[in-house]
Amino acid sequence: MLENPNQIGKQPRDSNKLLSASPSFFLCLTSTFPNPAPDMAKPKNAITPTRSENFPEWYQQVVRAADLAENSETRGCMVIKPWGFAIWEAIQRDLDGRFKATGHENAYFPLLIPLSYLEKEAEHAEGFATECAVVTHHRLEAEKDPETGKTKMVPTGKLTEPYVIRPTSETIIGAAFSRWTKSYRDLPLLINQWANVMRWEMRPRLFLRTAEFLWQEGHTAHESKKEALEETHMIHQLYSDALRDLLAIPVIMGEKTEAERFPGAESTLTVEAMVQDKKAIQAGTSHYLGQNFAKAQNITFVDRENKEQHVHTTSWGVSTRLVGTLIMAHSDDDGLILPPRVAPQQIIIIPVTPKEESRETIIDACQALAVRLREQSYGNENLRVQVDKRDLGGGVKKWEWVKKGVPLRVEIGPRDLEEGKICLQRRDQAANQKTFMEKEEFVREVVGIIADVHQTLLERARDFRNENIAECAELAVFEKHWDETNDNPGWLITPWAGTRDEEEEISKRLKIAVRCLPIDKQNEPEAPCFMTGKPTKSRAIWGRSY
RNA sequence: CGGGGAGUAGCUCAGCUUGGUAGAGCGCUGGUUUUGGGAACCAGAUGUCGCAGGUUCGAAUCCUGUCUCCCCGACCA
Repeated sequence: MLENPNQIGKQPRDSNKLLSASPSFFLCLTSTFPNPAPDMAKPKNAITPTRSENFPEWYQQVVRAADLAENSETRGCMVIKPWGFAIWEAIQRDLDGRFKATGHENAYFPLLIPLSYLEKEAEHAEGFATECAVVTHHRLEAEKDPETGKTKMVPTGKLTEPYVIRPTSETIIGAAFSRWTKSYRDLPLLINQWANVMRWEMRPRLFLRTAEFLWQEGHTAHESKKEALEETHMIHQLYSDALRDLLAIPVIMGEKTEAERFPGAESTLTVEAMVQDKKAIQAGTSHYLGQNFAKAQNITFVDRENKEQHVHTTSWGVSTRLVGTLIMAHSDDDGLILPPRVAPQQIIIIPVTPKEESRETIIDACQALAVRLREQSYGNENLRVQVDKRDLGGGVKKWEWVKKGVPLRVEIGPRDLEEGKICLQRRDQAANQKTFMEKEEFVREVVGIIADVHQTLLERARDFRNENIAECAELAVFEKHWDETNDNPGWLITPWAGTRDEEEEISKRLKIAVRCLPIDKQNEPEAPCFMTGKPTKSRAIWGRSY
């Protein structure tokens, strides 16, 4: 059996290419040997193509093999399937806890934003103008086509003011804030909402950039710049911690340059992750909005000296893009690898039942083991354990769970049962690697083993990233690094003192951008900027990105 | 939004150039045999050929429009 059956089908076409000079010869060949490669070995890997063969295609195949999501009939929008949604739910549970622990409250604001709200902050409006879906009508009328007899629904009831489907909610939340803040005693106002937003992206990709996506957006208002900045830094750290502890993704914490900032923000903090094709992903952001939105929307309060002031606001968010990030950060050529904290199932127990007479005993033993494992907890949640009792071949089940990325697979067969052992397979190790353990020992050690899977993924990702960041001090070296001959370049870190114009010039020319100014590298020994030669203590990280 | 490719069974695709009423493999269902492994054999089900028009006696095939997906680019908190 072949995981990717089209390999057989592709065989003759590939030969055809080789023999392209003589199509008739090819026809003759195939009719004589209808199956030119009958001994096709099963693929070494569950996913075709591999990461090195074609990374974007590999990504899509992983998403499909793991049954995470699929494209829908709505342009640019995906259907998130149960296995994929459970990952998002795990991310939500964790982050929601962290937000509440730091004093934030959840609320919900409308999906539709009056067009005039978006116009209030000019820079913000411009930033999102090209990707807004607009609602212009509020009813449909049935019209029968006199020829075909088919009923068509025609929009009528034109709205006097159109609504925009929120691409982000600063403006409508700001409008609420302006009603809610009267006195310094109302501050800080710390609000989060879990919501969907819509950005009419030109080039959608499952999880990474879809037209509609799920996210959380925090919005806060403060008395002073200092307090608001503290909030953005606190959230910045919170995101970094969550990515490390939940998704096993190491990030670089940094600040965006002016050119890369959120439209309307005074400063934008980012956590940047590197995935396995060495591209960067902005995995989370935290913005200090200054008084820009407060002034545009009249969000004021009376301060401790009885003077009316504008609040200082922040906004911050992470989205379902995190799911795409974790797929690309950890998965291998056998499919998804899930960090245990977000795995919908952390342990799959597969009963091995070659003999009918011992079948029931083995299944009972598996279920008894599952019950004992579920009593234990990891990351403040009980272990998620499932016994796969389906009447399918053992190999089929095994590979399904490999592709779905379950951290641990446990098998119990008649021999194991007799010896009081289990067979353990870890998703962070090769698919055929097995470890036999005393069952009691496994029950004792399981939480440690799971934690070790997490740690292995984190270290692997960190090593990969560190190996693919190079220091660069010269423009010539920099230019060479990004030219066509280097088709998969890693990140560069450079001394940087360029202006916005200088940054835009080099970005355009070399198709490269500053990912961030890493916050722990803004006070380095003075060195000449690689582009302008001006002495600087600042460093910038450059890379291609999603 | 520009360039390229593609939409035919659940999946991967063949058929289209030279119009004649739809195929393969895998998957699925049933049966038999297997089984520490991504099984073998037998039998079976599944498609208004992306959608809408047009040309034609006849369209998966030709023409026009449209929608969607993929790749590259521009764009992207």
